Amino acid sequence: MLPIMAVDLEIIVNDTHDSNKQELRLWLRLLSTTKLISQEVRRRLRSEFGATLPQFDLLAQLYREPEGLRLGELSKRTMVTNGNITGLIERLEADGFVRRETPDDDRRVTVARLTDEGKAIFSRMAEAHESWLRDLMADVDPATIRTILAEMELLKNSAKRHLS
Amino acid sequence: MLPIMAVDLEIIVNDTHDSNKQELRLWLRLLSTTKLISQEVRRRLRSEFGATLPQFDLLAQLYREPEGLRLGELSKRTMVTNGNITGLIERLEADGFVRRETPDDDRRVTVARLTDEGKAIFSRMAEAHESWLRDLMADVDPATIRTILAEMELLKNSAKRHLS
DNA sequence: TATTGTTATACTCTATAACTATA
DNA sequence: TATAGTTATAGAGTATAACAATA
Repeated sequence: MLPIMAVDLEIIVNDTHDSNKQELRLWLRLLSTTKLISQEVRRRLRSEFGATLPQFDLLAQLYREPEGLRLGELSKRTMVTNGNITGLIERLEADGFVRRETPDDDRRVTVARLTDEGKAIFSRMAEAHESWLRDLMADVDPATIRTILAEMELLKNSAKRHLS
Repeated sequence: MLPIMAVDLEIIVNDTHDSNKQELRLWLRLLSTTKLISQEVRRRLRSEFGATLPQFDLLAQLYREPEGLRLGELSKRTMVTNGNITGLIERLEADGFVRRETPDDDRRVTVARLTDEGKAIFSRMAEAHESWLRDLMADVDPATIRTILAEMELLKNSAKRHLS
């Protein structure tokens, strides 16, 4: 059973009403919202496709690159370390969704690409995924969704800059 | 090394320019933003405090409940299953941050509460946490942060309702 | 019988570092 | 020497289900 009555972690910092801790509050709300949704999405990915979220993420990157991607590039895009990409790819390869190849011009490189089966599966996964999210966000009007979308980009870019 | 040049998963669904897949796009952006920030936060929690994010979350819940919380309640608030709460608490108890007690009026129940050491540690963790987030969100103006905060609540409530 | 936690299990993810092959 | 991946390792998180103690 999913414990969906979760109380917000953010309330701790909400106690001081004059707080200038908006950043922390936003982060905690972001975290709990994402956790709430991602538990549901992961549960459905697993039960309907036997897949995990990192696997979905990786497949999605490959789906839009018919020529495939080097593992190093995949690592950057999925924010998964090089060493762990190997394990992820191996599981997906064992399932028959991904194939690895080494180009002749540089034998150090490994390029991963989707198999036909991988493309077919991912296509179904993406479609299901989309309908789950439409459902979960049904009470938020489209204009607000677009607004948050734009604002999240600002936030993400700020975080990126302050990591570098 | 952290791969911070992550490209958005969302671009897949951005290909169809007339898309009505705003919900999925928002979800993917939410996910990648949260992942970006949480990798950094987890890294610092670990290096500076030897703690994980789920541990931080659990400690935070206890911090605001001087009388402690039943494990079942902790499970709901942290969105961690009962069985896994046991393991989390055991690690925190071994560190000396948490104590478990069984009330006499109902011997089935276990109440967890922070030790004095746990309170002291969490207080430092929360303060550091706050400054990390202030830093990461430095480029987003306070008004926008408050706006997103409010909008995230709408989103979270929508998700909650459509899970029940 | 229902509730509260615990135990057991299996798998995946995460982070770090050492290592191999190739350039 | 530098780069691209792989291997190894250790520790946690996650989900499920069976189980024990108590009500």
